[in-house]
Amino acid sequence: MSPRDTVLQTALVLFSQKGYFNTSMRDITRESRVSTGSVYHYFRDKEGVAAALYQSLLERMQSELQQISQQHESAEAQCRAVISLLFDIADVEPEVMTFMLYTKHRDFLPSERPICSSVPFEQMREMVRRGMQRGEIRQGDVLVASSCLFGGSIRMITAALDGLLLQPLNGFIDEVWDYSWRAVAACVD
Amino acid sequence: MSPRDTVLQTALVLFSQKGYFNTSMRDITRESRVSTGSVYHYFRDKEGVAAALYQSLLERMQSELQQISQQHESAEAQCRAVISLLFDIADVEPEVMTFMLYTKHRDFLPSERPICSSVPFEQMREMVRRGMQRGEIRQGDVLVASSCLFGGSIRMITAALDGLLLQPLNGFIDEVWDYSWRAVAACVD
DNA sequence: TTGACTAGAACGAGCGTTCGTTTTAACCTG
DNA sequence: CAGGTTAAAACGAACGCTCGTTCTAGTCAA
Repeated sequence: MSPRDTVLQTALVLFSQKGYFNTSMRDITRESRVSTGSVYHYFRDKEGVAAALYQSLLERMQSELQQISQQHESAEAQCRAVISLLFDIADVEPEVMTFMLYTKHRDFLPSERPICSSVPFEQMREMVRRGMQRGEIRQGDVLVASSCLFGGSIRMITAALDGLLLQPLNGFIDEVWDYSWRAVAACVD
Repeated sequence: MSPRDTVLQTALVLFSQKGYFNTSMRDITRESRVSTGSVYHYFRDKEGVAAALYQSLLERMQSELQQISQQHESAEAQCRAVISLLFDIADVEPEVMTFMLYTKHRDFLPSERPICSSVPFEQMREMVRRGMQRGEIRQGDVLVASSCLFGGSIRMITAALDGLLLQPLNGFIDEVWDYSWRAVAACVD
C-alpha cells in the first residue's frame, strides 16, 4: 500500500472514531507511520486528506451502485440490492459508513455538495424514478418516495453505528425490506 | 432574556450554522454581547454550553411529544402528529433541527447517549409499541418498525436542511405520511 | 459593605503548517 | 557498467497563531 493510501486508510479510521476535528495531523502521522513532510507532499492540507478520502469513497459507492443497476432489471430488485449492500458495508466496514452517512461533511468540506446531492444518492433516486416509469412504484415525488424507501434502512444503519443493535444489520434486511417496499410499491403482492 | 439564555440562543445559531468546532468562544461572546467572564460564570466550559443547549432542546422535545401522546388516542394519529411537529420545527426553527438531528453530538459531548437512545426517540418508539398492541401496526421488531415509520420523514428533514427542497416541508406531510403509514399499518384503509 | 455579576487582557497548550535537509530512485553520458 | 546529475519523496524540528480558559479588577444592586 502506498504511503498515500496508508494515510487515507488511517484518516478514515481516525475520522470515523474520533471525528475530523478531534483528529490532529499528529494523530494521522503517528498512526500511519508516515512523516509530516510526506503527508503534506501528497495532500495540500488536512482538508485535502478529508476531501480525497470522501471522493474515493463516493467513487467506490458510485461504481457499486452502477453494478447493481446493471445486474438487476426491476427497480424492486435494484433497491433491495442497494439496501443489502449498505447493510453489508455497515457490518463489515463500519468506518466507511460512519464517514459517509454519519458525518457532517459540510463542517470541514465546505465546498462539497451535501451528501443528499451526491452521485450515489442521485443513482438511488434514479432507480426509484425508473420504478415509477415501469409501474412498480406508485407515482409521486421521486425525492419523497426515495426518502421513504431508503429512510428506514438509513435509520437502521445509524442505529447500528450507535451500537443499538446486538446482531449484524444483515439479519434485519428481510424485515426492513418488507416495511420499506410496502411503503412505495404500486401493488403489494 | 437572561444572559444565560442569550448565550444559549447564540450558541444554537452558531453551532448549527458553522458547527461546534468552527465556533469559538470568542464568536459566542462577540455575537451574544456577553463577556468571556460571564459566559464562564454560567457555564463550566464550552462543552458545558453545548450540553446545556442539548439538554434544553431534548426537554422541550420531550414535553411536546408527551402532549401529543396525551392528545391523541390512536398510534396513527400520534405518529402523524409527531411528523407534523418535526416538519414545523424544521420549517420555522431550522437551527433547532440542525442541532438536534444533523449534528454528531458524540464528537463534542462524549458522555451523552446517542440521539437514538434519547428520551424523545424512546417516546416515539413507545408510540409504535402501543400501536402494535392495539393492532394498528403490524407485529414486528419495534426498532425496525419505528425506523421505517419515521425514517422517511427524517430523511426529508435533512434534505430540507441541506437546501434541496424549494417549498416548506409542511407541504409534503400528506404524501410522506401516506408512504410511511403504508409501510407499517396492519391494514391499509 | 458585601456578594453576585461583568469585563476583557493575559496565558499557555496544542494545532496546522512550513522549511531546510537527507534519502532514494531514476536517468543520463562516456 | 561506473559515475554523476537531478528530481521526487521522506523527514521531523520549529514556527506562529488561535483556541479555550483563567485571573484580576471593576460594577452595581441590596
